[in-house]
Formats: sequence, C-alpha cells, structure tokens
Amino acid sequence: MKLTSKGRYAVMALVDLARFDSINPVSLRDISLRQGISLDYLEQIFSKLRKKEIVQSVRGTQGGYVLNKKAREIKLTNIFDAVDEKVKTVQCKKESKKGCTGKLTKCVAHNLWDELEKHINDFFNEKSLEDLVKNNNEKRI
Amino acid sequence: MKLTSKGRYAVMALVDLARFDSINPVSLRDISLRQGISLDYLEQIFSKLRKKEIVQSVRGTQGGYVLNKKAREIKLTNIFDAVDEKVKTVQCKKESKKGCTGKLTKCVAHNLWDELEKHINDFFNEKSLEDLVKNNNEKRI
DNA sequence: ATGATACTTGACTATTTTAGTCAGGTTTAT
DNA sequence: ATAAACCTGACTAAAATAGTCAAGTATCAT
Ligand code: FES
Ligand code: FES
Repeated sequence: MKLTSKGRYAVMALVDLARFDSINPVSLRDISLRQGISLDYLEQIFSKLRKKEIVQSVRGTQGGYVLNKKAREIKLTNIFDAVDEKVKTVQCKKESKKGCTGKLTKCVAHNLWDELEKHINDFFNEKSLEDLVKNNNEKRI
Repeated sequence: MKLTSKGRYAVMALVDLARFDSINPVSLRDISLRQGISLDYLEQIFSKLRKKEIVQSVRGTQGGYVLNKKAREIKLTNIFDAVDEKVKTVQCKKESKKGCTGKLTKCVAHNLWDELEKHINDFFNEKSLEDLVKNNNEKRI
C-alpha cells in the first residue's frame, strides 16, 4: 500500500507553485530545480493538472503555470484525481478475478475494504493546498 | 495507492480460518477452494503468518492451521505487518532519491505524508479479526 | 525578425513490483 | 505404506511505475 511518485510529485509541485505564483507564472524548470523532480516528468504531470483545470498555463518567455483556483479550493482529492493516483482497495472490476467472487457476491473482507477506502478518501477530501502551504511555512519559520 | 492481493488474501484467509477453526485445523486446500486463492500462494502467505506467530501449523493428515491468538487480539496491523503489506507514503530511505531531499531536510509535503501514514495505520490498529468475522456474519444472516 | 524560453504531445523504455508457478521436499494420521 | 497436508526456495510472466526522448508550437525580449 504505497503512494506513487507521481502523486507525491504532483503535490510537491503544487505546493511550490502556490508559494511562488503570486506575482509571475512559475516555470516548470524552476520547480524541477527547487524540488529535484525530472522536468520531463513534471511536464506529464502538469499536462494532466491543466486538463483538470487545477492550473493554467502561460506560454512563451517568462511563461509558466499559475493556479487556476484559490489554494483553499484545491483539495488533495482533486490533485490525486487529476494525476490518476486513485485509492484502490479492491481488485474486482473484471469479472472472476481470483479471490474476487465477481459482482454478484462480495468476498468475506469486502466491507472492510470499502471502509478503508472511505477512511483514506476522507483524509484526502479534508486537506487543501492552502493547509499544506501554511503547514510548510510554519515549519520553516 | 492500492492494496495488494497478498494483503487482501491474508485477511480473507484469516477470516475464513477464524470461522472454521473451532473444532479442527483448517487445511489450506479448503481455504483455497472456498476463497478462490491459489494454494501455492497461500502457502507462501501462511509461512509468513506462522513466523509472526499469528497462526500455528499442524502437520500431517488432517492437519492444517489454527489461530495462535484470540481473534480479538489479532489486529489488521499484525496481519499486514506479517505479510509485508506496509503502508509507505514516502520513498526517501536511500539517500538522494529524486524528489527526496535526503535525510537532513524534508521535502515540502513531508508532514502531509507522515500524517497520511498515521491516518491509515490508525485504521489498521483499530480493526481486529474478531470485528471482521462478526461483520461478515451479520451480513450473511 | 529572431533567438531563447517555456509549454505541448506522444511514443518509447528500463526498472521494479506483483502475483503468482513449480519442483521438490518433510511430517504424521490412518 | 500411503496419502494428506505442511514446508521451502527458486523461478517467471505480467503489470505498473518512473521515467526518457524527440519533435514540435507559442510568446516575449531585444
Ligand atoms: S475484493 Fe473483490 S469481491 Fe471483495
Ligand atoms: S518524501 Fe522523501 S523527503 Fe519528503
């Protein structure tokens, strides 16, 4: 049960962006350097974030990305959703996967997995980008 | 962020075991048939559960496995721990992993990952095997 | 105008992890 | 004795991850 780099990078990059985008757009190159994330990979990630309207792009020299919503309105859920970092506790989408009784009956632990999934998603629904930036600034003072 | 089959199987198998072990040891073959899990894979899993003293083995004909503790005392944490289903929200064990600033400083989202990890582990610490069996029986009545 | 900066897109690939399989044992009730 | 069942370690196919690479297009500063 682990968080992938894609999800972690997306959050790191957005925290970085939220801290610096007040005046000018922030270039991925800067984020790449500050956060130590591959530029090419960041481009993939931001392409997704843009499609889900979490960020806006500004092309050309001095261009970069800007948040498309208030940091308070961007929840962790939105970020993870945009980059396909889904929480999956079950594996029974395709019919007759091993260990999954299919769609008609549920396996003996099924309720548990549903609860767990909800428990984790609750966390993601609560936290906003604003919370993260604040939390991070506090720690640095 | 997903749960692996190994973790899911371990829980399913133990729920099955907890429901049937009152009289005789339960053979992996039976669990395999009832839960639709590969016998060979179950053997790997139970080998780990035995090493962590969650189950006890009875060899020979009519043998099988029995719980080694009260169902109430077996927490989800113990099960996942035994089969190496760890919750990992960070990736910064080896020094200078990309995106991880190493051991000295923490990345901008680090507190969040720690919180998330705790949040998930809290869930695992609460739930006991007894809870699962009860929950499952209720649903079947 | 023109170069540099930076976004855009899609395909490609190496590595790691997962989810098993397989082969060959050992123990013990009957 | 023999079959049921545990036990062990090695092996492997498939999937997911974490990128890289190549070839653009748009815009600004000068
Ligand atoms: S996880 Fe698939 S049936 Fe329960
Ligand atoms: S996740 Fe590695 S430094 Fe924060």
